Amino acid sequence: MDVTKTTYDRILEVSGDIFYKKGLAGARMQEIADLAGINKAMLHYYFKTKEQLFSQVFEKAFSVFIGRIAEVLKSDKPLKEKVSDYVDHTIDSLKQNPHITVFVVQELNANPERITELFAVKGNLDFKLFKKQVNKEYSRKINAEMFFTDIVALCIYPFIARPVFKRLMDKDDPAFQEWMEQRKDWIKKVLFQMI
Amino acid sequence: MDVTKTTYDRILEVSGDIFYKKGLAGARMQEIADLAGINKAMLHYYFKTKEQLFSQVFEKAFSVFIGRIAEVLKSDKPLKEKVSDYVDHTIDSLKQNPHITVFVVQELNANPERITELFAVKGNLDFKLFKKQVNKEYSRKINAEMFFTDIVALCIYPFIARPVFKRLMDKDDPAFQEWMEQRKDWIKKVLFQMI
DNA sequence: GTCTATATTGTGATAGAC
DNA sequence: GTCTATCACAATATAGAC
Repeated sequence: MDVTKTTYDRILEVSGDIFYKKGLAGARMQEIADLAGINKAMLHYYFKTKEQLFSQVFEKAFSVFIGRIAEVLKSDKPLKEKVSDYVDHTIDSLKQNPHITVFVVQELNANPERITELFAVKGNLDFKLFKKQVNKEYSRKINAEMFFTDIVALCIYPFIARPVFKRLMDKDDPAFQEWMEQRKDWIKKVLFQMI
Repeated sequence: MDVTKTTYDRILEVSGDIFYKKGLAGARMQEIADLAGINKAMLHYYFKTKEQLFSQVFEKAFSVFIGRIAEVLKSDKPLKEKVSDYVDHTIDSLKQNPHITVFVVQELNANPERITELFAVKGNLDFKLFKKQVNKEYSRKINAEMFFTDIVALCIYPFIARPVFKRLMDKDDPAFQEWMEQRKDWIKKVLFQMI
């Protein structure tokens, strides 16, 4: 337990660990309190309700998830550079925190209303701009929606199905990490040969 | 409520709907009973515990998920044909039941031990065979592990992030279904240009 | 801010009549 | 097989002393 951090920060940190793995319904306030080195009463002192604590954790996680996408959609770099940045940043970020993928996706399915809420707040997510750029730079040779989906899928899916891949390809954690590092270049090769 | 089916079957059916969306911890026996048109006592009469009911639902879902993969890995068709079959069957199947993706993946992350259990039962999942075939037909031109990951990712990920895509690309349910239908050919094009 | 003790509610599961 | 009533416990949340 890191005593240099405030109790508040420690709660948020360990809450992530718990919620990522168990979701809102599966998480236990007791377990969070234990991990944070406090008791339940203290926990409720900092965060009135479980739902409230969860919201904070979720919004932060969702930002990570959607933040990279927003960057790709917005920036005015040439397409290839954008794609390359997205692949590198996304994989680097998810290597630190693989569970975040399933967490966000699970919560979005259990509670699809949240997405409207969050898009409204985070905003700045405009797919039409990306579409225009693709059509402009590559004169309608490729379908922007499909291409965009490919970019995201190739990067994120391995983290989502990580237990299956680890088992199927007989990789432990360090091997998986290294494999994802190599996958960056593979993904770029796949994507770039399409444009 | 379909009276031609047995109570047992109805329970399994509605349990799927609930568990898929809410997971093991989030599901309520009361809600399942209501949807099945019975009461909680009846539900426990057919399935002693929630965990037991869940296991049945999960194993069935996991079979759908891993079944297609097993086929691809095992069959002795030429690679292109295998891939084409996998894409068509997987997307057809997930169009019927998009929630199953997140469900399986969530449970596998919350409870990774389950995967060993299930691989043991379902067995017949040998990646090495696929690897050999790829190397044989395409003389080591491509990385079998990466290629395999791409196949699965391109098909499954859109269903996993469905709420986000629907929102981002402004598609309602029928539009999403139609879009996934078109995506079959797109995915094959992407994959085939790699080999 | 931190604790112990307790209130309160929700939920899985069972007893037992019909 | 089906129901009503109820148990037993787990988990969120709060009261109130220090």
